[in-house]
Amino acid sequence: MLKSATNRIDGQKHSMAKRIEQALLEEIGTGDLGPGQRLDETGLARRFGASRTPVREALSRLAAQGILVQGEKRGVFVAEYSREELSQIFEAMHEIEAACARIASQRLTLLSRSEIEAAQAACVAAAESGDRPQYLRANESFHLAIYRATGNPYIAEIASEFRRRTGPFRAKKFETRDDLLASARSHEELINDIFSEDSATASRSMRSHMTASFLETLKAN
Amino acid sequence: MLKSATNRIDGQKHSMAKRIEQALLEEIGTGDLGPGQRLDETGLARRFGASRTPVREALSRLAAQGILVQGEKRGVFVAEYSREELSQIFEAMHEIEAACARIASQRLTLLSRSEIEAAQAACVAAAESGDRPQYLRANESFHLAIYRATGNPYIAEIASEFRRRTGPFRAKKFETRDDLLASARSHEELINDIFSEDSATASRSMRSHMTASFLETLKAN
DNA sequence: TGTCACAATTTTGTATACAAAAAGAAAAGC
DNA sequence: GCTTTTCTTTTTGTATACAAAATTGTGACA
Repeated sequence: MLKSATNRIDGQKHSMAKRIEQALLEEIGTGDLGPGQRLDETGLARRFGASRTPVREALSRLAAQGILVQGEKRGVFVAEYSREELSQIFEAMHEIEAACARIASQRLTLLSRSEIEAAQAACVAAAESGDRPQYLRANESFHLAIYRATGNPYIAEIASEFRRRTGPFRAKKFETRDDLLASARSHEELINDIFSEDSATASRSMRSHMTASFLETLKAN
Repeated sequence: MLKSATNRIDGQKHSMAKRIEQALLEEIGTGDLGPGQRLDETGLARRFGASRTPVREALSRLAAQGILVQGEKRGVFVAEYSREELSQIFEAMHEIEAACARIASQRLTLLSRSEIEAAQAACVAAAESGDRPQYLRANESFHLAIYRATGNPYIAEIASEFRRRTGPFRAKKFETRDDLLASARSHEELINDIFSEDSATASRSMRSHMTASFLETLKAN
């Protein structure tokens, strides 16, 4: 086994630990790793061709962000939430997202407008071709673009964190091509309301978007 | 050196890594470890009588929470923010804390009322005796009690996280006994407005509390 | 004096080893 | 049959070793 600190045999720029963290995040985001699934250190180490040390670091960091939970029984698990907990998480997201929409609408620049539009275009394209993984990524970019438009990386980070945490649950509601198209369409309204630069409208619109998203998520879980 | 997984020679219930994390959090919260200060793995390992492994885990988790930053230059540092960044962080806190106050005022129970009152009593006591470290803890408890009163652990966690991040900066504004007394007094208004169970008033009151806190923090840094 | 090269040192990331704890399985008792 | 007890296996937490990278120090040379 290589002992190189930064194993670059496959052209990655990050350390092994960061790469594992990213890879797990991706798999959790797409729902490949579902809620409640157990992650065993040795298995992951073997899978990534690394030792337990970097795996451990990745798991520990993901647990610190609430994406994984450890220690309830034995092992580390993808966080699994009851309906009650899910409802609380969405309430929290509700608040953050509404704040993001409000602030974004107040600080909108030409750049952030075009970023949001570009992300939305990608959403529509992915939805029309029915490419689920691509849509998931595009949808993520769309919301990230709104967060970034606040000009406040700290709020943006919190919002992203909640998005990552709820990823595996939200992922389940995107099954058919129509699900993707419906989601993409619901973005349009939101965009209009944020671009209106009326912060109250923007905030209200995001709240209604989030409520709808929550209800669909509940149905799918 | 002992190889025991859970070194309990000094009657601690947690693993070494968690203990180190807690200890560092405490030192950062009180300002003993100031912003920008470097934390070297080997040194900490020696200090805690452990190896680099658990130190590394603690640092990594604290970094994942944004309390430490790593990799800018060499080493891990207590996060240090410019005025611009501090202002953005406080803007984010502003939103979260206002949401907390609003929700708390809507869901107030007898239990959470009494928890808030008890914490405030401890604040007043510590302020009057001019016990700075004790006041810092009591103040923390006071705000945590408000967060808990939302009944939503996820919002509460985000709010706590911001509180921890800004801890070393806010700590600097508590120097004299009068600082402590002034802070304790400002809690009274806030309590009244939250206990009024009018959510708009509660939210507005928290915003003004946060604005004041921000201005004082800026002055002290 | 400044700057470039290169050697010495420190710091990081990872691998591996191992002991304690926990979980699971098998055996003994009632 | 159902508990309890003891033995085995797995899993965790930590220590230690080591190589690659980064930093610092040092001296040659212009």
